[in-house]
Amino acid sequence: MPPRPARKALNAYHHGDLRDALVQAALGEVELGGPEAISISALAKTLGVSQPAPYKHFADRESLLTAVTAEAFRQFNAILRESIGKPSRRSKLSRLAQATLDFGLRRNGIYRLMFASRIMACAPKGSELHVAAMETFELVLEALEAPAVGLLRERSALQIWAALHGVVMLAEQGLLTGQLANVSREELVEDFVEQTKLALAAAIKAAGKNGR
Amino acid sequence: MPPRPARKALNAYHHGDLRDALVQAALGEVELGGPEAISISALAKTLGVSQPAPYKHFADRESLLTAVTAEAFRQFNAILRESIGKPSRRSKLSRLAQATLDFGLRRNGIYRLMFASRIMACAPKGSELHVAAMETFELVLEALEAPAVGLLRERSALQIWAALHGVVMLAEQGLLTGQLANVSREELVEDFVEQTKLALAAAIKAAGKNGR
DNA sequence: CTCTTCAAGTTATATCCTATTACATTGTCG
DNA sequence: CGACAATGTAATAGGATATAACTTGAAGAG
Repeated sequence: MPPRPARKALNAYHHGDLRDALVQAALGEVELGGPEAISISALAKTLGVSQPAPYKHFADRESLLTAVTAEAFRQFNAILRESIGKPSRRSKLSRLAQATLDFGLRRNGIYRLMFASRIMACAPKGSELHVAAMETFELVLEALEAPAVGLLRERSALQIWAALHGVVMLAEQGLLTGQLANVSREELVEDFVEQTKLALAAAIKAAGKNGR
Repeated sequence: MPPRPARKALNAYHHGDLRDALVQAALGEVELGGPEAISISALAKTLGVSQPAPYKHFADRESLLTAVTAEAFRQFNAILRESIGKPSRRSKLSRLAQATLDFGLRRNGIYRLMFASRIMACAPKGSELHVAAMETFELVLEALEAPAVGLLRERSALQIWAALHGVVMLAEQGLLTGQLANVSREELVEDFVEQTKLALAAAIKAAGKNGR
C-alpha cells in the first residue's frame, strides 16, 4: 500500500524523508494562510535543508501544491469516512454534512486549496489528485441512505454537496448577515439536509408511480 | 456619484487615471489566470508606466486586489440586476441563477477572486467591498418571487445561492462526472431553482396554517 | 503672472522567492 | 570495492514586492 516506505532519517546530510516532510509542513502553512502562504524557501528553512533541496522532490511550486492538495483530500476523506461509519441516531447524510462544515470552517485554508484554487482545475482525469477528489464524491453518494440509483442519486448528492460548499464559502466571507447571522451554521446545514432528503423521497415516489 | 472624476490623460509624464487603468487591466489578468496572475510590475509595464508607479495609488498588492474585487462585484451586480429586470416568461430566480452560472463558468478567474479568495474574508463590514458583496445577496432576495419575509426568505435565498456556488465550483474542477456529466449545467441549476421554490412554497403554507 | 505646493510620476535599490546549474555526499548493487 | 543513482549543497540568474529619494507639472494663493 505505501508507495514510499517512509524511510528513517539517514544522517545529517540526507534528510531521509524530505518529500513527506515538505507536504506535511506545507499543509500546516496552508491551514493558517491559504494556498498562497506556501513558500518553497520558507519550508526549506523550517525543515533545516538548503533552499533548493525541495526541487529534488517537486519540479516546481505547483507540483508541491498538487501533492499537498491530494494529501488534503485523503485526510478529508478519512474524516468523512469516519463520520458516516460510527453508529448514531442521526442520519449518515447529516453527519457527513456536519463533518464537512466543520472541516470547511476550521481548516479553511486547506479547504480553499481543495475546492477553490486553480490546482484542482488543472488536475487531469486519473491523476492522484483527481482520484482522491472523486473518492470524496463517492462518500457523499454513500451517505445518501435512499434506494435511489443512477442519475437521481447523483443529482441529490450534488444538491447537498453544492449547498454545503456554498454555506462554507459564504460563512467564511462574512456574507451570512441579517437574520441568518443569528442562526447557527449547523442548523442551516441541517435544514438543507432535510430538504435534500424530502426532495429525493418525492422523486423516488414519482419514479415508482411512473415505473409501474 | 463618481467619486473619482475620471480625468483625461494629462501628458506624457502623468498618466492621468492610472488608478482606474490598473483596476481594469488587473480584471483582465484575473479573468485569464485567476487572482494569483496579478503582478504589479507586469501591469505597470503593460500600462507603460514605471514599476513603482502603482504604489502611488495602492499601498500594496493586497489593496489592489481588494479594489479589483470590489469592481468585479459591481460588474457582477449589474449583470444580475439586468437579468432579473427584463421581462421574460421564466421566473426571476431562474434568470438570476442562469446568469450566475454563466458568469461563474465564463469568467471563472474573476469568480474565484470574488468568492474563493482570502480577500473577501479580510474585508471589514462596511468597507466598499463588503457593501458590494452584500448588494449581491440583496439581488438574490429580490429574485425570490414569493411573499415570504424575514428569516424564511433569507434562508431560501441562501439555499439557492449556496447551491449555485457549489455547482460552479464543482463544474470548474471537473468533479461533475458519472451520469452528471451528461446533464447540462443549466438543467442542473434549473432543478435546484425548482427545488428551492417548492420548499419555500411548502414553508409558507405551513407558516400560514400555524399563523391562523 | 509668478511662486509655492502637492499629487503623481521617475530612478535606484533592498529583499525575497523561484528556479537552474554545477558540485558534494552517501546508500546500494553489481 | 567501485560505479551509480538519489539526494543533498553552494552559487547564481531573474523576477516580484516594496521603499526611498528625486522630478515633473497642474493648480491655487497672493
